[in-house]
Amino acid sequence: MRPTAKDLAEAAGVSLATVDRVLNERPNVSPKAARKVAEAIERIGFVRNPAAVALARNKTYRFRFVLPTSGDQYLAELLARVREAKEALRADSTEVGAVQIPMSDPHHVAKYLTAIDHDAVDGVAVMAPESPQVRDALLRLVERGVKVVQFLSGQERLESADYVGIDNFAAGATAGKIAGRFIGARPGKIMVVAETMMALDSIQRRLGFDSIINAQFPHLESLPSLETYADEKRADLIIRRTLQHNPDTVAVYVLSSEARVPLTAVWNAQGDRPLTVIAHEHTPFSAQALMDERIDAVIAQDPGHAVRSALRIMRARADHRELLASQERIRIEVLLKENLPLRKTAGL
Amino acid sequence: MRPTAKDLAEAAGVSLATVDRVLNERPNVSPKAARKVAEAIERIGFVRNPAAVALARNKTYRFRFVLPTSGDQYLAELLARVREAKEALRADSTEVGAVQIPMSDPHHVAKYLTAIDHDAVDGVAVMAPESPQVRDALLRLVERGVKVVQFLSGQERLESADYVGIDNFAAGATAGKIAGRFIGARPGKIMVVAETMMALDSIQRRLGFDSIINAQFPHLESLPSLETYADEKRADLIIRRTLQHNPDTVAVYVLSSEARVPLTAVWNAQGDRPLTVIAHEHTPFSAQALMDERIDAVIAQDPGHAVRSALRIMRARADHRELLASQERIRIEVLLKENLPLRKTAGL
DNA sequence: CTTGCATTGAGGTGCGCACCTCAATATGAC
DNA sequence: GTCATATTGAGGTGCGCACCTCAATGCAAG
Repeated sequence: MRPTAKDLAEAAGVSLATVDRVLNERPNVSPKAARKVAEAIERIGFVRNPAAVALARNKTYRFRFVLPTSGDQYLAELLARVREAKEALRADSTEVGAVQIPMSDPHHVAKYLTAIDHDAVDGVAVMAPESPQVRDALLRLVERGVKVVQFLSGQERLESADYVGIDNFAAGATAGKIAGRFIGARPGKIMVVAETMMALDSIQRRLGFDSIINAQFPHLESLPSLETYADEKRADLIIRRTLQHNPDTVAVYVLSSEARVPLTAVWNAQGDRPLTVIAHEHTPFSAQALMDERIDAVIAQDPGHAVRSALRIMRARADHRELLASQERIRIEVLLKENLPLRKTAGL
Repeated sequence: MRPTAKDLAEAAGVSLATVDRVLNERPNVSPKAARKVAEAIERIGFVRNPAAVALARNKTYRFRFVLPTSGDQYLAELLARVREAKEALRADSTEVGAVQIPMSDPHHVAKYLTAIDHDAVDGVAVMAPESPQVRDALLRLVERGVKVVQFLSGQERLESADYVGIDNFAAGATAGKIAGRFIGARPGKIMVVAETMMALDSIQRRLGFDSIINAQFPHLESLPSLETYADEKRADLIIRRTLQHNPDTVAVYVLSSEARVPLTAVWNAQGDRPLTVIAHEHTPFSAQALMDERIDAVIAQDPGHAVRSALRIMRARADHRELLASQERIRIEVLLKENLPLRKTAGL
């Protein structure tokens, strides 16, 4: 039989009360007693029964995702995955919520984060652009005991928070490698489009992309980044103009997670010139375009995995538990028409 | 507060005992009572507290991985991930074991599976080649109430068991697409190497690979499969001969999960001819070769994910629970030098 | 009507732990 | 030595459920 706390007390030569004090880090424990218990834990291989702990604590965990209001299909996908997790975790006394707030004004974001009550929320996963205000607000949240996850966002990594998401430099490099090798020997220019280059992740992807193109594909030249500001008209205009000015364009790389607007503009202005197209994120749009062979490859990070990982991390932190690092690493996926995961509605 | 079984009994207008009978599918419940409880569950949103269930049942789950004895680095990686999961699940009253048995004789495998005691093991994840004997043994296991997972193996899928692993046709197709596009316009031949073509997964990968090469890259020709039988000398010989006979070879595709032997042979015989190289599975060997740019791309399925998924599935089946299908789908990963996950030894 | 069986309810026990109180003892400062 | 404080032990309660027993009721066949 698996040893219980009672067995542990016996093995350590102390009372159950002292074992409880040690296990739950309560005050008034002598170093000697603590040592005796720690030694006995090792010796008899005691492991707390998480089910019993959960039942006895009878605590409800409350985690919240803070996401942007704007956004197109990828954000919708993310919200769907949050809802899915919310449903799945209902049984585990875990309340999962999501709020969307405008990210344009850092002060507003910071204000929202600051208003979060430490004993109304156990953990927050924040997807917000880098800014000193947000950064400070996150640090203060951590100090108040709220577990913070920097979620899929190009923020400078905080020491005291966890990060869930990919390495955007590597993602850009991967896009660069795929682009370079798919284009082949044909020399020419690569059009790079982003919603905005104000975001740290866009910058990192661009740097990664250029590092590969410059080092390994000298016959290719990546053009200055075009910024659409998520505006269809503007996208149409600048993309059309860029294609006109650069008739030797051989590829398009869309940095942002929403590729619908820029790529629609590209296809409108493309004429019959063959283009290798690389985009980010698996959305209904990008999936369909892969199937239609209008996008050649998609660099993606699985939003479902990201959501679950953020929740696992917040839960583990709340319980002062360790977690399996390898499970929490978000992979940089390369999606082609051939390995596109089909979304099934039916069960397993 | 979250409703408990007591609340449910009240809402349904029955006793706790009847609620218990319904929830645990015990006999002697009238259809009327069952209906009343089911209705009340919906109405008050009752969800069983899994922690309380686990504690009250106080059951230990025993799951076993049945793996081949032979195998090189990928198998070692798989075993390491099983050990990791074993350690992680120790807290959850779940005993994870792994056994390695020779897979060459189907009768022996079947005999081993048949000998598995239904009340010594709750679930088995089997990685074994397709054979009628094994197939029958698995079916009998299912009938005896043991949950069965067909694990990373090219078996015909059983209706009554779960499958964990990738679609090997799609994996081959992905390899074909990457190969074709990486090679570019240069016409030539592709050498295809496998440990054996007796395995269903090798056949499926080959079919997927050829389907893409034939349809989309008519200037390329994939050569008949070479079988190494995991024999270094034999591999060296047949690969050297094939390269001599086909000086216009432009690429190598290694179908099997162990690429070390065939690729070492290729590199010995390659001379200075440039080859695009595609292999399967992320191993220390393939990772190093990617870094050294001696392999261009690796098609992989994450063994850690596969192990965890198999365990989640067996656990859910044992509890008659539903599970999140999207989490259990194993992705066909495309690994390049640029998006290679670095294995960190430190925690998160 | 009686017999037999199916159904239901009441109640108890235990799973392993967290959390609490109160009394008893140890340890230190003075 | 005395006092204050730190440490320890004993014991109880409850978390939500599974599983068990036993008595009570219902219902149908004969």
